[in-house]
Amino acid sequence: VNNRLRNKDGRPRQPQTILDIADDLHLSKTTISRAISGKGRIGAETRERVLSYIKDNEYKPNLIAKSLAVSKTFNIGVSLPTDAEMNEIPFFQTCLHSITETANTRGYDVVLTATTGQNIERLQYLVQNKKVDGIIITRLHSEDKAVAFLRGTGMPFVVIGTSADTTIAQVDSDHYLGCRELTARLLDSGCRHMALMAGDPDHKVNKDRYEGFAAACGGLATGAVLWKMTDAASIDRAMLGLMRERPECIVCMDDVICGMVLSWLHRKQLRVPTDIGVASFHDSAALAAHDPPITALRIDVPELGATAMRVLSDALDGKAIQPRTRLGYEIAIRDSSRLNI
Amino acid sequence: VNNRLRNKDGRPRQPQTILDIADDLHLSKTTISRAISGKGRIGAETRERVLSYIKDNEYKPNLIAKSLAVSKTFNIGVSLPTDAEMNEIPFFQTCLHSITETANTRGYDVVLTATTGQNIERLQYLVQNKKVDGIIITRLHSEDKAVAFLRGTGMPFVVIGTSADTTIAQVDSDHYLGCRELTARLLDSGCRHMALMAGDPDHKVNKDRYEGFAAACGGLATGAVLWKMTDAASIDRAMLGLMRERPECIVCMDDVICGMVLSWLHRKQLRVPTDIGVASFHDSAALAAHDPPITALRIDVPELGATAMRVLSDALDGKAIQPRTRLGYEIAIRDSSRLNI
DNA sequence: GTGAAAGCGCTAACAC
DNA sequence: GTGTTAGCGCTTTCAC
Repeated sequence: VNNRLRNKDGRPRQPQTILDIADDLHLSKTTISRAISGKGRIGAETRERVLSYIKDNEYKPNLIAKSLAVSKTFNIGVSLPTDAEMNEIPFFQTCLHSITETANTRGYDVVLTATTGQNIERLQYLVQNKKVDGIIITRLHSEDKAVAFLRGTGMPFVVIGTSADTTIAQVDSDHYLGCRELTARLLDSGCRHMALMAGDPDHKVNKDRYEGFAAACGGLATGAVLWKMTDAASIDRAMLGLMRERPECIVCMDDVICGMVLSWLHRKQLRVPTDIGVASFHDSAALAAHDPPITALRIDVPELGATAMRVLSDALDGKAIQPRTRLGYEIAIRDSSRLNI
Repeated sequence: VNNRLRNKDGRPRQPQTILDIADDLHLSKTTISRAISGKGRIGAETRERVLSYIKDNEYKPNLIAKSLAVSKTFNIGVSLPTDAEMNEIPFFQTCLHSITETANTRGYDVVLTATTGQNIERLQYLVQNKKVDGIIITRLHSEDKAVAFLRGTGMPFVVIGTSADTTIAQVDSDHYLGCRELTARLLDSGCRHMALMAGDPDHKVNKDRYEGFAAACGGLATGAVLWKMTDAASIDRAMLGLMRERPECIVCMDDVICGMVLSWLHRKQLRVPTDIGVASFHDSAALAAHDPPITALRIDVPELGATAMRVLSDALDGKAIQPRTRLGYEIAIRDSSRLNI
């Protein structure tokens, strides 16, 4: 019985380092390291001895030391927007959770970095001071500073979003196609005058959605597109003017905008879809549970996050990766856009 | 002009380590370290020279190396629930953001750990393998495994929630008082028969809310409290039976439940507050924007997160901390509970 | 005021 | 198959 493993009061003690184990087992640090990692030549029997010792004594390796030795942090940074309205969007939260889960199964932890507007200070800190092995960006701006920065660093990163530049690893649902198809189907179903309640044009995804909408509309009067409808006040202001043009259907760019539009219509005693049709380019539980249920474009958000993480992890493993992954979408035509019922 | 700072092609190069700087400036590593940290004796002039050199050459310290040397990771782990319904609750997202911001200003980064139910595997990993300096728990169970685990480790942690055990650092809004007061005010305003749509009784916060409600009600028939109303199906099932008892007001334990209850009432063509009053023990933007606006208990969620992080940071600095911090609440009586209008 | 050297806990040549 | 040794990049005694 070795005393290294007993405290002065006789209680068993956890070995703190591989050296403790080595001493106890009369082996060298190297052998312990090999037993743990499975790399390098080591006798099967020795290996078993070490492993069972580790199990019995609940040794846990110090990851910081390992990080320093192998120049790898086993952390990936996830950049999340923090603009006020973002907290109401379940998208980022859902995305974050699936990224985290996938990261964990691949041996990484997720370090958060909030990016307000285009302020990427903390992201730079994480990268420059080597706190992470890779980055996932969850929102893309038109001229994205984070992307421009990461480019210059050599740090692997993948964006959740669509960029024309296919040298940057990206995964996204095809917003352009999805929005074009949803819009086309609304047109087909007899919706002639459509209005688009759009978000911040500086966000790439909103531009993509707009392009899809515009493509389906053909020669649409641009007046029917209202940008920057990101808060209740803007929407209240815009809706009055908009209603004078008697649109048959209002398409909202995301579920938050849609919620606010529905609330406005409700206050004005306007009924959906009897008085006006409503659809959204992004679905959430609230929209489906609404009365009437809202027609919307569905995407598999958890899959989006998981895929981004898988691509990043593959890139970190030196595997060849597909630079652009397009995920599917699903169009859910629901009562809110059935004008003739 | 020293060649250490030029690549073969003559481009300037960033010094990678303090040794690079030391060599260039003909000083020792120690001196560079002291100039950066400000600790230890060092000449003011030398200090300036090093600092301006660092600025000019954009040297960034390797934090992993520092971590190993000082046995501090500058990371704090935040445990977030991942149960399906949680993604719809902005609470955790808002909380997380304010924790992250505060952490960053104090020199820490946030490492995420998802906790599904009471599965704390990854949390244990973070703690045992020394990837974090402290932990914040954002939800408390009645018999919380995370708390039980952390206790035994000596790792500093603070919970967002209320525990009777004041040896654990905790910050929370006073749910008991808030819910009692809101309930009392509803009773005062003439609401006689009340029903409580409650969440998972295993979550400490729900128990606290229940206690407050019950205290205000005095000898309330327990039949009017419906637990585990966490999904639309349960609510649909429960509401039919509940309505037969003709409650005058339905109090919901959180905004997700409230949303589902409102949706049910709407589908059944029941009007709020004409046919029935509604109130919620937790406020969110959606509830205030609802038509009619929903009476609710408001708490300052960002402040909650920020406080938790501040307490943890103080504890890590060895400062004496207040074991229990109670944040205020605000009662917003809105139209949804004005029965006589 | 400055520097040499040991050490944080691990990995990875390289020797035996 | 196992051990020796030299790092990873920083901090921190302890001399000078």
